[in-house]
Amino acid sequence: MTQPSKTDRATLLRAAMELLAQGGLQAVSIRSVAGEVGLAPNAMYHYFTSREHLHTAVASEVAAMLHGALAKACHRRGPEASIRSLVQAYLAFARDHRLLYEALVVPRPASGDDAVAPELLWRFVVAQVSTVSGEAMAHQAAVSIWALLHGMAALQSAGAFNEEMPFSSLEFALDAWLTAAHAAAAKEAETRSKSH
Amino acid sequence: MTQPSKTDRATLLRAAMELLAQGGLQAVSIRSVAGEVGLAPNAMYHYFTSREHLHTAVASEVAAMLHGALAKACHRRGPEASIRSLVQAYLAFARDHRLLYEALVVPRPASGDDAVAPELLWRFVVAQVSTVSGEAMAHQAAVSIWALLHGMAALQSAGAFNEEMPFSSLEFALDAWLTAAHAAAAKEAETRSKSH
DNA sequence: GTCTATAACCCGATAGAC
DNA sequence: GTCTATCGGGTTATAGAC
Repeated sequence: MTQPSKTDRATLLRAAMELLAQGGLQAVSIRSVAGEVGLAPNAMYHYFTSREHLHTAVASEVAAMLHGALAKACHRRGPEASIRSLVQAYLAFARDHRLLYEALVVPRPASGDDAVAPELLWRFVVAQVSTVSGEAMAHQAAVSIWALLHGMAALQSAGAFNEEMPFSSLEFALDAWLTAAHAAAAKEAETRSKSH
Repeated sequence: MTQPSKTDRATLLRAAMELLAQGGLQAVSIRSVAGEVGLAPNAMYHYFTSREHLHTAVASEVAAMLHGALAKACHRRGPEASIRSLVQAYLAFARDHRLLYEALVVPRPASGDDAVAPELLWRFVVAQVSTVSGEAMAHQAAVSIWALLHGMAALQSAGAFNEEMPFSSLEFALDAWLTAAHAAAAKEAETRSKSH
């Protein structure tokens, strides 16, 4: 004899994403999401056990969005072109969806289904990086470029760049990274050929 | 016939820093700071015009602290040793004063006296970087290493590093940066010698 | 410059009825 | 699964007395 469902998790998540895009994670509250779909606040607890779980769920959504954007940017491109395109796509995402991006990078312990999207995103980045750096240093190189991108995104968001600065600084950093990645790949190839 | 001052701006700022260290920027409210020194909440408005100004003031304090830590790390060291030491000091500060560091990097428009400490900090970094990279690319190189450090600090704070990862990834990135910085300095020296 | 008091909001979470 | 009602907490900011 339960009442019919007025809504579902996907609908609530969509409403939460809308609020996130407009007002940041702070605007994503139990009450605001419920209000958005005309649901009583406490009925939210049927779909999310707490506000924190709600935030983790939206962050997972953002990870999937970013993953899609990066995958599209790398589609049918060679190793180095993929990296250059991925970098542009990453920073474009952080710029065009600033509040979504910030929600993604807030440290938050995830678990269950909400942990898979970030994990898939990370694996994708490592896979792309490894095509340039080789397998041996892929993890280090991926952490390195991820840190660089995150830092650049933060500076970009803080308005540290004027019209021309983003390109020249980013180029400096990216060239440095690519040089190191190529060197790692060359060293790995050399090591392998010796052992044969 | 005004009442005697129970407190002053410096005392309130110290109390605010204490609250920040314990509970993050979220814990630094008009009420909490006032309560800490036994002041009525609305008397706070005599020293800070709003909560946002209060936050900007504490962020400025943190910038001065970080500046001090970096300056100490670079003291009496050669160019490259200074950079290596600065990197370690930056990440140590972010790790050991996580909540203070987070308050520093939250994007926030500063103005007046509260803008000078961050500005001095930035100039110090650029000056240190320029001893390795030369003047011509100092800005690009400084933005680049700052982004890297900020990103690494975020990853460190998110617990992305296990026992050995921070060092190997950081070394990869730092070596890449140093190589590029040295190359920039060499190119600049070459250009200068040709013009003479 | 400080006080008390208060207006006018926000929030998470729970109890119990239907 | 949804509702109303409520508990208990937070916040910024203002008004007006002393």
